[in-house]
Amino acid sequence: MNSTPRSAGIKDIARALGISIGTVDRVLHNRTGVSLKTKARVLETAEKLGYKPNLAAQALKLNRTIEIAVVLPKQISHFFDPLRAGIRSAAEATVGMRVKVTFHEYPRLGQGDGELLESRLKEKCDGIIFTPGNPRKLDSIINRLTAHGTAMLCVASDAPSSERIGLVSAHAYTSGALAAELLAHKLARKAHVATITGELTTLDHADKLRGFAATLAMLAPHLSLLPAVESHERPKEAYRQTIALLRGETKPQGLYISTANSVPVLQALEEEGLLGKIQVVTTDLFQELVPLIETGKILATLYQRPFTQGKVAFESLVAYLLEEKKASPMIRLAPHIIFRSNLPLFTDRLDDLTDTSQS
Amino acid sequence: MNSTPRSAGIKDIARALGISIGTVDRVLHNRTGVSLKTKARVLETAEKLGYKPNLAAQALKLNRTIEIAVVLPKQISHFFDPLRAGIRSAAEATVGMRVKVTFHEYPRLGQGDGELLESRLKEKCDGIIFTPGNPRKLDSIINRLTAHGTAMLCVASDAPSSERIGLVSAHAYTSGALAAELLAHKLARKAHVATITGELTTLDHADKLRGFAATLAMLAPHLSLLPAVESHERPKEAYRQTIALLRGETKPQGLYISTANSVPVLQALEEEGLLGKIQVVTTDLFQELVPLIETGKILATLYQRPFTQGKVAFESLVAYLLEEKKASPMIRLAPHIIFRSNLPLFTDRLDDLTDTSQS
DNA sequence: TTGAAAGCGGTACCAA
DNA sequence: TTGGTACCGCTTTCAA
Repeated sequence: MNSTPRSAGIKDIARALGISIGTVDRVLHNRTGVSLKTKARVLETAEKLGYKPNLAAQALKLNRTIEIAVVLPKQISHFFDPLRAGIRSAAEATVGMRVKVTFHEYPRLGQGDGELLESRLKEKCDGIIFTPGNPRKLDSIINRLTAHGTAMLCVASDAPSSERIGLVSAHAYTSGALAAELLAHKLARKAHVATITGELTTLDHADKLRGFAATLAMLAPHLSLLPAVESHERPKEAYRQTIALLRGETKPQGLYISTANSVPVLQALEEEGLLGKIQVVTTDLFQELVPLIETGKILATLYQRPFTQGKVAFESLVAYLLEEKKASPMIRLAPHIIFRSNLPLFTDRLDDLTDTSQS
Repeated sequence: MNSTPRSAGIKDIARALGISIGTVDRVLHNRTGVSLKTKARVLETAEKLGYKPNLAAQALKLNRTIEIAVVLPKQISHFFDPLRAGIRSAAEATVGMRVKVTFHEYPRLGQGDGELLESRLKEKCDGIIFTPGNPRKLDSIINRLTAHGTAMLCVASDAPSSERIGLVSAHAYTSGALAAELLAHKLARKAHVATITGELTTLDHADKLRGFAATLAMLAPHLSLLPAVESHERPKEAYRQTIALLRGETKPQGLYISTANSVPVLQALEEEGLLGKIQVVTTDLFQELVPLIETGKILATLYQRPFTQGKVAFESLVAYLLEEKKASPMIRLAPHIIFRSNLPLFTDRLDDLTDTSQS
C-alpha cells in the first residue's frame, strides 16, 4: 500500500531557503557560479522536499527539435515497411518534444546504402536509424557520421566494429536456434536439413546460421546440415539455387529459410512437389505465407517483429539523444514463433501497417 | 523521401486567420460562443496546417494530477510482481504529466478483491487497474466505481459484462490453442491429454480451456481430453488433484497447466516419476521452471508477458484518461512460446523486475 | 462573439 | 555569486 513520492518544485525549494529560483536552477544543473555552501544547502533541501522536475515545463521551455533520418532499403518491403510504420508510430506518440523524421530509401541492402549515408553528411541531423547490410563496407562512413556528431543506431542487423551507438534487432542467434529446435521436434529420424539465407556478410544472417548449426548439433545430432545457400536477396537466384538444392544428391527433409525473402524458395518447393512433404521453417510474415501456415505446409515462421523493432529503435534513439548519461542501447527482441494456432493474432496487421499493436 | 508533417500550434492558426488564440482554443475544444463560420474556418485551417497540440504546454497549464490505483493480488507473485513492475516502469517514464500511482494488495484472486475495490469508493481516483478473478461477483462494484467517475481497466482477465473501460491481457484463447498444437506435434498416436487450471469462473482460464479444447478437436482428433481439473489456485489442492489424476484410470500422455501456479503440479509429476515421460506445457515463467525446460522435461511454457501487460495497461489507462475521444482499449498480447532454445532470452529478467526489456 | 492577458514550472540571460 | 525576468504553448478568465 505504498505510493510514489510527492514532488516539490523548484520554487518550493527557493522559498524554503529564501533564495531565488535562478540559484536553485544553477545548482540543480551543476552550473558554475554558486558558492559551495549554498549549493550544499540547495541540494539538501531538494533531497528533503523530494524535488522532481516538472517535465512538461522543462519540455515546453527547451522545446528542442530533434532531427532523425531513417535510411532503409525499399526491399524487402514485407519487413522494412512495417519497420518504418513502427518508427512513424513512435514518432507520432512523442510527447513534449518536437521530433522531425525524414525517410530515405535505396533499392536493397548493399545497393546504394553507402552512398545514401554519405549524402547525409551534408544535412546534419541528430541521429540516423539504418540497417548495415554489409558492415565492413559501411564502418568507415558510420564512423565519419559519428565523428560528425550524428548518433548512428543500427536496426535489424549490427555493425559491431563501427562506432554506432547501439542496436535494435530481433535476437538472430535465437531465431536460428529455434528453427533448429522446431525441426528437431518434427524430424525424429536421421535426416538432412538445409538453410537458405540472404547474405552471410550481413551479421544478422550469419548469427541465425550460427544459432541454427549450434543448436542442431546439440539437440539433434541425428540431423546433418547441408552447406548454406546464399540467395543474395535476389528472387531469381533464390529460386534457381533452391531447385538445385532440391534436385541435388542429398535431399533435405527439413528447411530453414532465414531471410524474409522466402517466396521464390517456396515456389520452387511447390513446383518440385515438396511443399507439405518436408518440414519448413520460414522467417517473418506476409500475405503469401498465411495459407501455407494455415494448411500446415509451413511448420512455423519466426516473426522478427519489424513494427516493434522500428518503434523501439526510435524510442531508444530519442532516449539516447535526450539522456545525459548516454547508455548504449543494445536491444534484442525475442522473435515470435508463429504456428497455425496463433497465426490469427498476427495476420490482422498485415494490411494495416499503421496499427499500434503490441505483439 | 518524405517526412512527417510539421505540426502547427494554436497561434499559427490564429495568425493565419487574423483572429485571436482564444477563439481558436474555443473551437478546438468545442466550447460555446463561436460563430459557425469562424468555427468552420478554424477547423479547416487547423486541418490544413496539421495542428498538433503541444502536450507539454497543455499538461503544464492544466497541471492535472492523474491518480491511479492498482488493485492486484499478492499471489501469484511470479505473475503479479512483474506486472506491477511493468506499471511502475511505465509510470516512471511518463513525460509531461503528473501521475500518482498507489498500489493495493489482497491475498489472492477472489479473496478480498471486492472489499478492497469497495474501499476505493472513498478515496476517489481517476482510474483503477485490477484483475477480476470472479467477474460475476465484481460486476456490481465495478459498475459503481464507474458511475463514480473512475475508469476501470481490467488486466490479465476480463469482466466483459461490467462497465470497465477496457482490457489488457495475454490472448488466453490462443494460449490454450498453442498448448494443444504443441501437444499435437509431439503426440502422434492416440492418447489422452489433461488440463489443470486455476478457477474456471476466471474468464482468462475459461478462455484458455476453450482454445485448448477447440484446437485439440481440430488439429488432433486422436487426442482425447480428460475433464479439466480446477486447482482453485491452492497449492495443496493442486497437488492432491494432480496425484489423483495421474493415478486415475485413464492416464494422460500430455498435460497443459494453464495457471502460473504450476509448482505443486510439477512436484506431483516428479514424485510419480512422470516428469520427462509425459509431455507438459506450462504457463508463465519463474525460477523453478528453468531447469525443467533446459532439460526438456517441460516441452514449452506459454509466457503471458506480465511485465508488458502492466506497462501497456498503464499506458492505455493514461491515454484513455487524457483522450477526448475515449476509445475503449482492448489489447490482447500474443503470448510468447518459450522453448529450450529461446529460454535464455527470458531468464535474465526473472530476478531483475525493474528491467524495461521489450520482449 | 471575440480579444487580451495572466499564469502553469522551468530555463537562460542580463543586471546587480 | 546572486536576483530578476522574459518566454515556451496552452487554458481560462475578464473585458470589450
